[in-house]
Amino acid sequence: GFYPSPQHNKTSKREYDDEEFVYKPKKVKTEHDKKAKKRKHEDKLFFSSGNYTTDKDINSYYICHICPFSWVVFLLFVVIRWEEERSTDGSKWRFLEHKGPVFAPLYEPMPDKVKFYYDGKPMKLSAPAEEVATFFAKMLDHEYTTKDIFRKNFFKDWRKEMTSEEKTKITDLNKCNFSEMNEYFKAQSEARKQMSKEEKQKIKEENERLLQEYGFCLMDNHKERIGNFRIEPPGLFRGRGDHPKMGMLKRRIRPEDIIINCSKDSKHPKPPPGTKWKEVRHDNKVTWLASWTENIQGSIKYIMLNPSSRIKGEKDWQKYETARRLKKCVDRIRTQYRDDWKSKEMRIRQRAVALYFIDKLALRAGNEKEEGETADTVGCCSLRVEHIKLYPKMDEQEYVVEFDFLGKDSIRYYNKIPVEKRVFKNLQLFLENKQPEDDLFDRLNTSILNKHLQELMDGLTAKVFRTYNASITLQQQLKELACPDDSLPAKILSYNRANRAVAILCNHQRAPPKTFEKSMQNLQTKIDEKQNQLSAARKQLKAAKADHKASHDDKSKKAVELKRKAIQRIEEQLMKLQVQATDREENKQIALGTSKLNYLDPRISVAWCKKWDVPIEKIYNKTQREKFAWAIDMAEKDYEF
DNA sequence: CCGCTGACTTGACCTGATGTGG
DNA sequence: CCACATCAGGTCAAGTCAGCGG
Repeated sequence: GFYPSPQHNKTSKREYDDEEFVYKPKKVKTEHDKKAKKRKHEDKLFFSSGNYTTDKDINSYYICHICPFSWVVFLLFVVIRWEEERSTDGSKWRFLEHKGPVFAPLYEPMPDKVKFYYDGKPMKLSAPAEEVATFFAKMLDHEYTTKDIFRKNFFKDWRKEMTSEEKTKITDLNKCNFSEMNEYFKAQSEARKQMSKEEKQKIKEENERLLQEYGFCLMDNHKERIGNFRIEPPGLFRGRGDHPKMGMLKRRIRPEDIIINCSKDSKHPKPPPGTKWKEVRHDNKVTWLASWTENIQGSIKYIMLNPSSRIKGEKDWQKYETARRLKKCVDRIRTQYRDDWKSKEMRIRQRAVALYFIDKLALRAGNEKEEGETADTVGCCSLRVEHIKLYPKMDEQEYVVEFDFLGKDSIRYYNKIPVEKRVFKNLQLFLENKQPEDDLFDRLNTSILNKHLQELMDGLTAKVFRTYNASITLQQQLKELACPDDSLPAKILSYNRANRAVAILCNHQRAPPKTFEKSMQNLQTKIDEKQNQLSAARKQLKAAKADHKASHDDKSKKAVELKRKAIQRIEEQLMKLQVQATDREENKQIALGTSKLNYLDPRISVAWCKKWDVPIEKIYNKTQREKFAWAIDMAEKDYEF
């Protein structure tokens, strides 16, 4: 039959390899690579030699403009040499100097009057046990602490911190009473809010000092902002969704856990007195400044630069260039995967249908995950039979597929879409003889898919489709929604709507704000008031007109004009409110931030602002403008993604 | 291949700061 | 000026993807 039984998997996979080899001779690939490399290189030059500036860059920017010719030549020379170096050996920087991370504040024991009770009796805990207890006490109001797994994991890890006496005594979490501790912390945070202006100012200044000292590094002659210079404090692990490790103790990170990365010829960061770094290395093939291994999943955490930094900006820019290259060949790729739906090989059909979903629905790739280590979530390649339902007919539509699964961060993806008949028939085939918990695409994984994509276009991976489809959707929507005569608020509403279309495509959700209903009501009240105001003003105008008709004097004429203006103003205010209400209502469960920050080519937005005369501040706040400085500098009003 | 690890991007949520209207 | 709502920024979990060694 067409569908090979599982034991044939191996043979089939080997066939796949042989065939790929024939399909894509090495020689062709090298040619292709060379061209791509050249293009990449040219683009990079444009990026670096363009008016790309940040605050730190401002000197060279100005000098460049005062004496354009010599500086352009000089900078080009430096840039070319450096680009040459970077493109050949993959190094990310030449010089890197920083002060190392800031550690979490040490534990301050509870005041004696704040008691912990076990089985109704007060009990003084040893410092280590008490510290862990406070982590739990702080979360008492959170739903987490009612969950069985959370409590079980917490208790297990807590016991590890106890003295043997405590261990024998404390055997049941249900008999533990943390409420005094909890109240103490609440009072503390209340007190913090009640602090005087001066005290608050003092804290602010101290934070600023810390930022100035540790928040920046020197990378290749630029002072760059560090993204996260503070080490994560100890606490209880909060996974998302049904995480099997929720409640486990995230241990305190010490200097001995930290690997420092900086250049050899830099002033190395000093560990706190009496401590040592785990290691100091000089690896310029990576961008991080410090790293440590986290104890819950055993994964590595990093200290890296802020999005406004050259190294992040360049990477971001590169990402959008890859997506633009996809734009040029997406038709070809679509034709091919549609063709592949008819393939006589199962693995190719599965690959083609999966790619169709990724393209059409902007699904994530879906790597396999270790079972029991994380929440059970899926992406495209890891979809299981239980996640889709097929309806040959639904309402008016034919061949409807219903998706219902938990994606990244355990956010539910629910969608019903009509698909082409061929896709539908293929899906029926993939489902044959399978159990609900079996993989839908049993002959496919992200590695196979990405290898295939790599052959279709240099640098193409599954996530590029998300970037491409997000950006192209924004561009199209902006074109459709734009109306030159619109007022500024209306233009911004159009922009937000375009942004929203993307957020919906990418399934970027948020919990509706807690005060949503109320704030909506407030807004409605305001609108009603404005409307009353408006009708009152209209009546007044009518009266003024009548007055003018009767007297025909200058004074009454002026009064009419005044009333007209008043109405106009009120109308504007009303419109603004209505726009605001629409925007907010439509935005109830949708988060715009993620797509704005990660998926939309900022040059589209910048160009749109220039074209319609919208101040960039209306679209991007300060942080965002810093992150997208390169795009703000680069894009003109006719920019096409 | 194949699983594992490292590096880096993407993501929702939380909190303190700030703006706004009464 | 205060109460409240909103927002920016920070936090850190959870993805993607490449490369490596067996």
